[in-house]
Amino acid sequence: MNDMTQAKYKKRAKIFKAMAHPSRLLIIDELSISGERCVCELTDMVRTDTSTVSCDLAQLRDAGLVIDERRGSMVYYRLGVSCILDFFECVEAAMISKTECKPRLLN
Amino acid sequence: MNDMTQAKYKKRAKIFKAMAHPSRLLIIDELSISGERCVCELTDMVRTDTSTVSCDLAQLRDAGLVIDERRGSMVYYRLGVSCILDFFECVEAAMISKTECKPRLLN
DNA sequence: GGCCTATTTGTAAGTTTAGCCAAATCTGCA
DNA sequence: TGCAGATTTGGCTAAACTTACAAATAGGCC
Repeated sequence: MNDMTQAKYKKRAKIFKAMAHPSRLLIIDELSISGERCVCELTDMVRTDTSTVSCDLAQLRDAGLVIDERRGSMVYYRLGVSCILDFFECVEAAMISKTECKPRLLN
Repeated sequence: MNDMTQAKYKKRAKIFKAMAHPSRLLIIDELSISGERCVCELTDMVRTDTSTVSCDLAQLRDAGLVIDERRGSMVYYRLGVSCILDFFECVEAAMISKTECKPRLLN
């Protein structure tokens, strides 16, 4: 694995690491449904400290997954990558089919 | 966020956590290209300890992303979810378009 | 300017993960 | 059975992540 390849995978890993947390996945889901939300709205939803949500959003932003926009005193976030939900659906479908297949193996 | 929702997001997070590492992303890429590989082949590729690769593969397996099959003394791994690569391409495309858009914002 | 609200950043403690080595399993073969 | 190669598991230390509190920053309003 050369340096360029290494850098490529590190960048990808950053994206996945950003998504690898229940709270941040909830945020992604919510943004995909409602279009955009401010930090305070997301804080109510995740039920944790504002600063924690802010950090989670910063992590998603650094990974390029969400876009922030300040309007007045509030900062609104929205999804930057549209394909996230398709991927969720695909993975979930694969997991369902996997669990459905398991009993067959017992025959 | 109720318990059922919490469980759903924890499960999703496990999948992303499994992918959130350069070595494991390289493994996924390699399996998507070559179809299947044994642990020793992947060890040569990742350039790390066999036990580390074995742990990485176990993590991918627990997340439902790869399938293992023992043939003789060797264990072969292959992808269990087909949509991973589509997702990579989509995310990468989004990141490229994002960086291309940035100069426009400077006008 | 001064105050209030919304958000971000810094810090610190607790938890989790990565990486490597050694030991244990498992398979094929003599 | 006993040996050799392939893979997995357990244990350990260093690094990274999570989380909440406190402090700092930014915008709106008087």
